[in-house]
Amino acid sequence: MEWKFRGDLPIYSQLVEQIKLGIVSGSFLPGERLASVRDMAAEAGVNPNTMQRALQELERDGMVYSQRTAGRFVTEDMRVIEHAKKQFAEEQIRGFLEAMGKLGYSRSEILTLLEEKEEQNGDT
Amino acid sequence: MEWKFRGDLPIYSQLVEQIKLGIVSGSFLPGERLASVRDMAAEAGVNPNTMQRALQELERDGMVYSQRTAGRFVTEDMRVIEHAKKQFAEEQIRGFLEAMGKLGYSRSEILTLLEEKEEQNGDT
Amino acid sequence: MEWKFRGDLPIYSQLVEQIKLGIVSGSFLPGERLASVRDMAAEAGVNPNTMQRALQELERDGMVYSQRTAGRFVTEDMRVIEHAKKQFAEEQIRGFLEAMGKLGYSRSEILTLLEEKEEQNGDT
Amino acid sequence: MEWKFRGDLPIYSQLVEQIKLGIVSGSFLPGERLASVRDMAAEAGVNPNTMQRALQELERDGMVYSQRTAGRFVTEDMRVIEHAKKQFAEEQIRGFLEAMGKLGYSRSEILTLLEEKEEQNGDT
DNA sequence: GTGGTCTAGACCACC
DNA sequence: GTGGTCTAGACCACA
Repeated sequence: MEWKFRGDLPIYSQLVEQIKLGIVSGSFLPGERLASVRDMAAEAGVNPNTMQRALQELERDGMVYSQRTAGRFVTEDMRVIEHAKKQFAEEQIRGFLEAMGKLGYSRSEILTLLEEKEEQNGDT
Repeated sequence: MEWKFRGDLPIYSQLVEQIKLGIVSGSFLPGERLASVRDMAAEAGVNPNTMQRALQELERDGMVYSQRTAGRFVTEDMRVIEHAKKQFAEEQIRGFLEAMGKLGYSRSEILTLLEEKEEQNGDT
Repeated sequence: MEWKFRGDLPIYSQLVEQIKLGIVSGSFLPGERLASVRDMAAEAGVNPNTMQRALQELERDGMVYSQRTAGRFVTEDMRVIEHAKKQFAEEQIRGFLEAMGKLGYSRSEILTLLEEKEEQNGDT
Repeated sequence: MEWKFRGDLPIYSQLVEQIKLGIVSGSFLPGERLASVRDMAAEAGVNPNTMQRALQELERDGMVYSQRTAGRFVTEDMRVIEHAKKQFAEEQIRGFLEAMGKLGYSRSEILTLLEEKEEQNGDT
């Protein structure tokens, strides 16, 4: 995993975003055990407290859960994961449409451009 | 104009991007006179040399041209502007499709999501 | 290498010209490693930044390429070198014909003079 | 007339060269009266003494002559002018062949290139 | 050590 | 005043 931080947002919330993205995109599998806070903090190059706070946030959202002694695990509840995925998608779409709007493209032009791209690359 | 810089790219090339975006999105109109190098540098909070370098790159690309003593002007050649606009759009589309792909959405699902968004907001 | 500068052209572009000439005339061989920016700057008696700028221009033209930590190398692409060589030759010919024209020599007279010179020195 | 000086040669001899070139190329006609030393010096932006020395040199070469009160005149002796012209031509040819030689062109290749140029532009 | 970037401050020609 | 160039000196990532 690549850890990169921008300067305009608190580190801990960027950690939340990136780990959440890792979960919805399958880098972390449902039920998978996460490394220790200390190790994750070291890997990301942040203070353990910061990582701790990020993981608590994720726990609050139900993305991960901790078992007293065994460690921390990715949720197995696919509804939670799907919901987060939709949130990410919404955000992507919103940002994309806004940027294209700034460039002066209408919604229908955008769809046309995407369908052209479609034909070039085929479907998944 | 909002000047913000990320840490992962040279400032001068971020300046190039942002000014170019300003031109293609109509914040700077074709033929419009830009502020002086020194003023733009001060506004962006960078060294005049750095702004100068960015503007020279833009000049190489034909996005702006300079007149010895009168100042610097946005190109009037709409083909250049249109070309840059298309490049920006391409990049947006590429990034968007890549991100959505990572989230596990197929091309047809993406189109469906966009069309739903469409119905909510109407067309331009 | 002899570094000499005229006052009617920016030093960095004279550096570009001279290094390019060195490459096309074989003083720098294809693939050869150049001295470091700092060393070349010291040898030419210019500021490292000025030499840096010249080398960057040469890089844009594909005459040299840089490897992050290993240094800068002359291109191995003979087509690029040949092209630059032809440009130099064109420029020489243009300037020569123009000067001779100013002196009042017709094209055929010029050829005659060159052929006379030929007979004196033989061919290469 | 454009007066430009390089830093590697005494001004007065550059003046000699440029005026001589003006004569052989017809900018100054045979028998034409030259402006006063003072005026020529002012126009060229040099010290009158420097211009004076240049004109004396030209007088020595027979390119100009002075009449006590009437001023200084370009020679009417076409042999002198022709001789200077040939000297200029020789110098041009020498420099041209040397430069092309450095680029790796043989004498016959040079002639070929010139004849190609010929066909493009026609003869004088 | 290498290339690359950035800042600070100066000077120039042009009008 | 404008753009353009040059110098000096600093810092960074990379390996």
